[in-house]
Amino acid sequence: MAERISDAEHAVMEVLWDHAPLDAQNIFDRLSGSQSWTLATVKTLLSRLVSKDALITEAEGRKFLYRPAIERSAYVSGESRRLVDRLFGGKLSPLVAQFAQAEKLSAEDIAEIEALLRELKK
Amino acid sequence: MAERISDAEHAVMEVLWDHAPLDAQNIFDRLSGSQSWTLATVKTLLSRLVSKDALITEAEGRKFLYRPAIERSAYVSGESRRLVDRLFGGKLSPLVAQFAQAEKLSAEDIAEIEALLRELKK
DNA sequence: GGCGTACGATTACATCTGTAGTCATACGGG
DNA sequence: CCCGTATGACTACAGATGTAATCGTACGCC
Repeated sequence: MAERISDAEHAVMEVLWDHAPLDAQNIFDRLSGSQSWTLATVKTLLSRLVSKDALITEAEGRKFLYRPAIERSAYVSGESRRLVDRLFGGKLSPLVAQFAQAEKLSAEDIAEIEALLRELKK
Repeated sequence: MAERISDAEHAVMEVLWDHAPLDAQNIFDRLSGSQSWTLATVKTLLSRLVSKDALITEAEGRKFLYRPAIERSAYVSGESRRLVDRLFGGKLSPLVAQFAQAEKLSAEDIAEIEALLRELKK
């Protein structure tokens, strides 16, 4: 339960969150734009994700279709919280401050976030 | 050049960002509140950090004083960017949205961020 | 019906990480 | 001057990770 997902495994998850279920070959194809893994590598990652209970399989003929067993939002939420806890004492505003200072938020970025917050206060 | 710092190593860095330079024993003492590592473990982490060029040493008698070789802000900035790139397409606002939705930002949080943004627009 | 082939399963292996024990040695106390 | 001891260096080792080759096998084509 909730084993940690590594970076490489995460790339596989993204493919499946984007479109599932898919078989291994298909996942491999969709990854080949961004990664230069062999099919064997992708299969290893798939197995590991299955044993971590991050993916579930269903048989389709003699192959498997893979499907996420956890929501992307849950993963994203966990990872975000980890970072914010580790680096910003659990508070979001210092992160925003950090970005503001180091990354030069664009006017649109600022507007978007303000709109979000306005929405929240209602 | 910018080797990646592991979680355990990061805990050591935090101590030194908080107060440097310190010798190994001192770092160990300061960590013993949060971690239950032995002195040996801390020393291993220190060595690894030195070989990753994340710490520099200066001899003090027959021991070393350790001091960060990279700024906390640089580290924090790199890690934040990594996360935002990996999970939010490089944009900050979806992260804020994620927190808003999953974490129930408090009124103060919202006010703080708004203040920040107001400041930025000037 | 035998054979190549497409699959998942198994095995491989170097590196990194977490966690620690042991070794060599220089220093300070007696 | 010798010895315990503190200290960094070196060694250890299991598990995770990145990356992949190989194995056993069931299927479909000839």
